[in-house]
Amino acid sequence: MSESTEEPGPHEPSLDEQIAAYQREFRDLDPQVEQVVSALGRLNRRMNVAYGRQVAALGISNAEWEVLKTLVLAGAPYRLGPGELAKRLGLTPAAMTHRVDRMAGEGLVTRDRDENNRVRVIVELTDEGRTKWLEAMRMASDFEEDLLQDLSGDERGVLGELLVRLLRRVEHAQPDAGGRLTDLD
Amino acid sequence: MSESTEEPGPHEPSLDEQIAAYQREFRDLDPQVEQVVSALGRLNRRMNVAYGRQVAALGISNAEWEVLKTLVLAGAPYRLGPGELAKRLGLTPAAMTHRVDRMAGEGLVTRDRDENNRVRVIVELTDEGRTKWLEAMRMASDFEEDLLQDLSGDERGVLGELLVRLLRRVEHAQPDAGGRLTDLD
DNA sequence: CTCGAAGACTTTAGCACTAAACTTAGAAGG
DNA sequence: CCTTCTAAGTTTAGTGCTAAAGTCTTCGAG
Repeated sequence: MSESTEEPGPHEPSLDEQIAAYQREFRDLDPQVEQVVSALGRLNRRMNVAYGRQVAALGISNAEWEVLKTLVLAGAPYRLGPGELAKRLGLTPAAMTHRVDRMAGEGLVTRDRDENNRVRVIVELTDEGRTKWLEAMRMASDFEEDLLQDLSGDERGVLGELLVRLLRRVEHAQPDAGGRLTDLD
Repeated sequence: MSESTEEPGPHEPSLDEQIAAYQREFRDLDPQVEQVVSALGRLNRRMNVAYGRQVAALGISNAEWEVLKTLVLAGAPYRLGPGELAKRLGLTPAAMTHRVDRMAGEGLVTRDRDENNRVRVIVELTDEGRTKWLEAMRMASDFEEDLLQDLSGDERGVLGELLVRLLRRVEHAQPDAGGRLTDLD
């Protein structure tokens, strides 16, 4: 199989190759915009893989870690209903029913009926769940520190500020005349 | 339901509230790092929702759009094997078998055995698939332009450059002595 | 007081994914 | 040749998700 006519085998394009390829196929593309957007996408995919590996070492899935984070964010006493959890994580309530089942079985949370309103259910973080969250948080924060290692303090500040401005644009998209960012939620 | 003892109902924390909450629960957190990382995460989630709605208007799913993009990136004649597609999209080959089935049924791609090596399968973009890609690309690029609207040209450049540096760190993570970024792939 | 309606979950059916076993074509060696 | 090995896809079993229907509590109107 050493023929010279053999295909060399395709290779995964680098970011620069990707932008160049899109420009060949689609003339109207602004390379500066594309660089920002493509880098964001790639970065996030890599980071999610990395987070997944880290929390797997603690015996929990990325999905479970998201629930732990959401409960901690709610603040003491670390309680939320399944519906609220589902809304914040972008899932259907049905999916959350099963996720909470699993996590309750693993002792990460408890699930109880609200005595004041028996239609509601309260999902509450256990001490074990809180400990898992803390361990995951330590690993994540070490990883994130590594990720930003090459950036100076000023650069980190600038990056954070620019990202926050993009986020504001996407989170408070108001109905401007011809705006296309009006229907994100 | 107008009792003053009634819970006001929890609300989704803003980015600043989120960082403040994490700092209360985890003293070692660097707020500058957390701002960058959390903004990245939120931004990407919002963007994926937005992309999903846009391509849905064209009658394709986000998953199918990813395949179209990957084939276009490969360049003319827009061919790749299912295994290669799976690798680039971070899926198992099994998942790609079914995805290609669907897309071939919809006329977006063709699937044929390679005559030179009958173990291989060639997935090739159809004209209809290429047209769908172009329509999706136009919508995406309008959206992305809107997203970056508030940033000046210089700011876009700075942002792109900083993101590329993060990406480099995560993509070419080499085995440094105590580095934790060594096992990403 | 009773009925109807709404809200908050749960259940069911179906789809997309992963992991692992299986199939088949080409490559390598005796 | 004929066997074995490897590579590329497909198939199977099981998991987690969505959409839609179902259940149960609470609220409001007659």
